[in-house]
Amino acid sequence: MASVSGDRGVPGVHGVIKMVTKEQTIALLESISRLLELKGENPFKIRAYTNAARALETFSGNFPELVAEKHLEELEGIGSAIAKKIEEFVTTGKLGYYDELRGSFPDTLSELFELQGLGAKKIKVLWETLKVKSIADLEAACRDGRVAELPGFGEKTAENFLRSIERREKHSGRHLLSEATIMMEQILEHFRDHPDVSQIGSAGSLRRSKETIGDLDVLIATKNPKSITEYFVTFPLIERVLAKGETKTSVLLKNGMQSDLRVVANHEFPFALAYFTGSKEHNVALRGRALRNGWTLNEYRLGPEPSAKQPPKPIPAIETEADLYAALALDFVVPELREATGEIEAAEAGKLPKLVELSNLRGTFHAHTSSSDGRNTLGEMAAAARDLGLQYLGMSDHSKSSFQAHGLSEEKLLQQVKAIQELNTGFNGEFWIFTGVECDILRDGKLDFSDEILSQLDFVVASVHNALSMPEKAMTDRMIRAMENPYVTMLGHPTGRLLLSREPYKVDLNEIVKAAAATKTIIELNANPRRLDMDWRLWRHAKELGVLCSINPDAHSMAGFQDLWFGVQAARKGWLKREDVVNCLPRDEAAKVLKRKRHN
DNA sequence: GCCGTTTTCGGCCCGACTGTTTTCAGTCG
Repeated sequence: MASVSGDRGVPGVHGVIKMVTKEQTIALLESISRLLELKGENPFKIRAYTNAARALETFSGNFPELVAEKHLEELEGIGSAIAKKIEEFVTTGKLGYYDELRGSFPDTLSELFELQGLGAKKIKVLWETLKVKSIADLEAACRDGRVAELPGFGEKTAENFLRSIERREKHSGRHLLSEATIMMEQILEHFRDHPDVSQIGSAGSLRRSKETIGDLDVLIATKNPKSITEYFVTFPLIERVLAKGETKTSVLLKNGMQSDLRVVANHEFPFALAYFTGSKEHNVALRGRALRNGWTLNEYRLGPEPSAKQPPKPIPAIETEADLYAALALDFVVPELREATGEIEAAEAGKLPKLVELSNLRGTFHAHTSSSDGRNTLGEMAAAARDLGLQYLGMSDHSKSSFQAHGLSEEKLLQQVKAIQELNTGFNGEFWIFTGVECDILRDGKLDFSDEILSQLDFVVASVHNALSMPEKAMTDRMIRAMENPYVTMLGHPTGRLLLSREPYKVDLNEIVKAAAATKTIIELNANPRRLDMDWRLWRHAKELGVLCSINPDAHSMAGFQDLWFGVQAARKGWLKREDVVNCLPRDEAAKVLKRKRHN
């Protein structure tokens, strides 16, 4: 980003004090870290700023309160110096230190960091010698030969810059978890039955089930690295090979994803798997624990730390990742939780949650039929849910205001209710369809159907589908007003984000979560891999306030139920247990929860 | 700039690969 004080507005202009958000503060810290890199500052100081940004990112509480009550320093990674800078930024909308740093370099220079193979040192040289201050400048300088002539650069370097520019234009660099999962399955399939593979696994953010993925990390244990590497580059979906060494190979795939293969020996596999799964911050914490025992941990081994002043503790045999955690006196931490948000402390204390699993789901809510914008009929959708082993399904077609989705009129909705009642009698108690609707929350927070209509349904998902660009306060009030309706069972996709394509609407989720707790409204975790909304980072806080989650497929076809897996993974990243998820309940108990607001 | 079961000073992960060098700097994860 070129500038931190972007379109959200900087306080002090026209006498209007606008709130500085957490996101803006994170952007500020990241921007400072870049500028310090360009200046050639102490690398640990640079890292301190990115660490502080990370600390804020993983903080799910009330940011303005945290700053106002001067509790910033309680976050690990934020000390007195950075806390003071954040306070200045939040209270005045400006940071003198940052403005001073910015003065030395043009704002557009930071876009060069987005190019692969280009870091602070080279960017600095390009700027100081060739006055390259943007990607467009760099492209020109590469094409007319000026880059190749610089000492320490050369023809190939210039060529690689051009390729990076081309790649950035074509692809955003990140990909949906669902797309990454499918591609990884094909890579693993490529190696199936390969005689030299003794262990294989995917690592990285894909293994941690992050909502978007950068690179696909593949790890293979073998006695014959050469044969594995040679075979990897024959994978048919490779566009070109980016790097090929003895233990590491990087390729660009035809769909724009990058995949990195690491080859290790069999006994190194658990260490490499843990190492390449990350997150980086989680690894740093593991290393710290190893050091305290006089050990050093890397991607190949847990060994004695050479410079340890005391003789190290004996090192137990390690054959699996679980052995490694055990050696560090930790309960096994599943990959989904390895985000350095307190999982190490919990693992040490034996307090890791028993996370919800796909097999815990007894039913599901929020599905569409061909009556609105779905592809399959009511009967087909019910059959698909039943085939997955679910015991109930909550139907919720769109309401009338969602013209674009052929929302149902009152009349059509009540017809559907009747059809469902008939189907239910035919199931003989072996399956059950709950009647419902995905009801639009209108601009003013009123609902698209009257209470008289809504009261005839088993449940109501209330969602925002239009007027997405309202100011934050208005949007927040709008959604809270909807939740105050006793017939609104759950709030659908609370931010409306479409990952990698549409920003979330501006809404104060802290207030939404508070209101959900107060009104006993369930919040949806929309399992569609483009949404995964509400975000996993907010669930721990929500659950502490007593908010229930519903993992909803938002299925628009029979295949849509498959998305539940992504929803469960997101719930697991949010530390949710079976009892936090309403659709893990048996049908009768779920039915009671659906009605609980109406009896108040 | 942060942090502390050895520390208020002195650590802070480090190995792999590329390209330009001719022993290494820069970048990445």
